[in-house]
Amino acid sequence: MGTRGKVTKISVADLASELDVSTATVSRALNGSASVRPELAQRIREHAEERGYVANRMARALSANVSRAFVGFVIPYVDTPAYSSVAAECARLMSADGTQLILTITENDPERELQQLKELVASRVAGLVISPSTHILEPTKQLLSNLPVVEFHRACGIAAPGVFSEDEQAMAEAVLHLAALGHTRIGYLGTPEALSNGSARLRGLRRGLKLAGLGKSAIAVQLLEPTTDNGRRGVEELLADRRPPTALIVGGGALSIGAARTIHESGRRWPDELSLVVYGHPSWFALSDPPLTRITVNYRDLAQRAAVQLKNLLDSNLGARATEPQQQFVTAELYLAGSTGPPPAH
Amino acid sequence: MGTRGKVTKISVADLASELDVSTATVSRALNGSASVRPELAQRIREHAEERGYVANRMARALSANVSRAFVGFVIPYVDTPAYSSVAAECARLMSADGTQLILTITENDPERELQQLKELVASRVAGLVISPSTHILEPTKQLLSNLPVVEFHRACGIAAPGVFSEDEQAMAEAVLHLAALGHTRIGYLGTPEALSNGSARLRGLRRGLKLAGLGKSAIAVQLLEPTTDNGRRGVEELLADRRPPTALIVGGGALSIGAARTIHESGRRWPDELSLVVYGHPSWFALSDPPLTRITVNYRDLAQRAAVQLKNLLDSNLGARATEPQQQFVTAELYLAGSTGPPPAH
DNA sequence: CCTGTCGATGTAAGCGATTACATGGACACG
DNA sequence: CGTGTCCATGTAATCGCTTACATCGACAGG
Repeated sequence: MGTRGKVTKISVADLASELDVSTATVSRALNGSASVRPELAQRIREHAEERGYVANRMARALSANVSRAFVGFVIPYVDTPAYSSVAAECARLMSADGTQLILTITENDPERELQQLKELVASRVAGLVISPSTHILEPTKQLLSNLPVVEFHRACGIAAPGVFSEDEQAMAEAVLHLAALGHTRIGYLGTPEALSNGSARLRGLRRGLKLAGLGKSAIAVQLLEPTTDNGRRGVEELLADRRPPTALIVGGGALSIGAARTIHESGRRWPDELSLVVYGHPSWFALSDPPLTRITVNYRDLAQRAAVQLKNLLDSNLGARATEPQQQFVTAELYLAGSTGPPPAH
Repeated sequence: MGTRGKVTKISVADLASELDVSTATVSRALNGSASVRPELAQRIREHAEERGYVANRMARALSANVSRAFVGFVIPYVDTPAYSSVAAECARLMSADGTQLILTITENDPERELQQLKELVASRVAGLVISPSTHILEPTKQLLSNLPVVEFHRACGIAAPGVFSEDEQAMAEAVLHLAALGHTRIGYLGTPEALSNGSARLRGLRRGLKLAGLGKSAIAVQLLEPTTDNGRRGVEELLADRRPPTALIVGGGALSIGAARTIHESGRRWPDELSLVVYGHPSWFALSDPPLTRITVNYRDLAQRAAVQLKNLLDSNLGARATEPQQQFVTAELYLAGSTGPPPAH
């Protein structure tokens, strides 16, 4: 159907024979590189254009035996604001160099992660940006240590540069903020330590407690996979306590959504009956009323840093050694909005 | 730094010489295809594994001269719930076949779209899923007509299968719903006709008006690029009218966010002072209170259909001709929630 | 006029896989 | 024992491109 014709792609050899020159000359003309009589070069380029010639990247990469044709982008999810905005920014920045982004989704499954990594290596990606899944398998580590890698969002113990959000501080601040308002029983619903930067958040939490002079018993913790349903479940568990917390901190992807809706549907109003701090991308909370006090990260910044680091790494691998690879931290910030206040009087 | 060693990737030739067999035998053993003494095959595979051999996809593709190594995924944005969920689903489904997704972002710029399409062709993608940008350039059409293509979200006039959301009906329903509640002045803030399926929405709007027995003057229209800021601006324009609308329909990506926040901040409450219908992915509106009456599409379904169509297309191009390629429509549905009601009395 | 230099072009060897065809040994059958 | 069959394996061409090296003609200096 339609006008789809079987197109045999044309090659340098075709162009060469059509113009009665050698393949070398065609290649040179097309790459503008070496010495070709300008007029001939022009003619070749025009002819190529006219015949709709598109160089085969595979062949090119194969021949060059090193190329920046592709980089891999390995993340647990993409349909979550944080990851998708990072993906968008990276794709944008890399494409400026003519590098294409191969997107793979691990869903935090180490086996899939390994499988996909293998395929990326098979595709001879120039490097990759990865937000490692829960548990890194040994062969995965092996593969990673042989590639220019930029970690992001979560480290996995290989010596590689990375870009992380520094949640610890903001988390501690959140606890202090709540404590200052008078809360002494706080609930935390977050992702497991192994996931994302769950452990940084927990550290922040503990530090906040200590600084606020509260004991460990002041906090109830639920750690669950970041899904909306778990958000619901987690909040229900936390609030089902004999002496339920008067403030909640909820972090991680879709957890906040489920949590906020559940609280709302249960008829509790924030900040009067329950204080709430959420963690995540602002776009998810844009419509809540009153706006939620939240901890949030500049994901665009994060993505840009990741892309830049990868570029540096690629350059340095090619001998230029641009700037020293490093671990960078983008700070998370606590925005006070309307969802936190003093605990209910009674 | 670290233990990154310069790894010269090993090839079939290396394996072959290490094992004192020919490259052909190695290749055959690894592909499990033809006749190799089982015990030899086993030995070869083990050795390959042990040496960490990973076949070079480029070389393979070059040699086979046709491959499913890559498909392109060309969309205007990915950091928007609709597109990101479709991207996620497609990546998931294609990776089951060992096909990798090359993600490119056009930002609705025809030039960039063309550029990226060229690069995808250069990468010899097996096919692509595309949500075309505003205006399709002629060379773009050329390129597309020589590839297995599945359009999605928006058609661009090439004879290709596609998956679309059928907004017209839901849009008409929304108008009828508002009219039935007694509204006679309705505002519509949406994307330009050329964008996304903006024109289908406008058709639905007009049809709704006709069916409701309302004249064209019953509606005020603002068409803007889908950004949060434009959402704010558009609503302000619409409400600045001498006789402002009593109900708004807002559609398209980030428009709804900006619109909803602006309305809310202006102190107007829905549904009492203003009725509101939004169009878009539910996750954006999960926290609004009361929940918004909305038109929404099952994006997961959309994505799955797109992926399946592409697979069929690839199969049929290889001679199997599975099922007839076709245009599919996923219906958008109107969910009544709390943000629509009768117009204010006065 | 001879020769060295240089710039433009051609020739051919890879890159790493697949695969058509060639080869060679085992076995069976007459 | 000779020969045809078949299975396992090797040899080498091929995919499309880049690039080191060879070639060749023009031109300058002696």
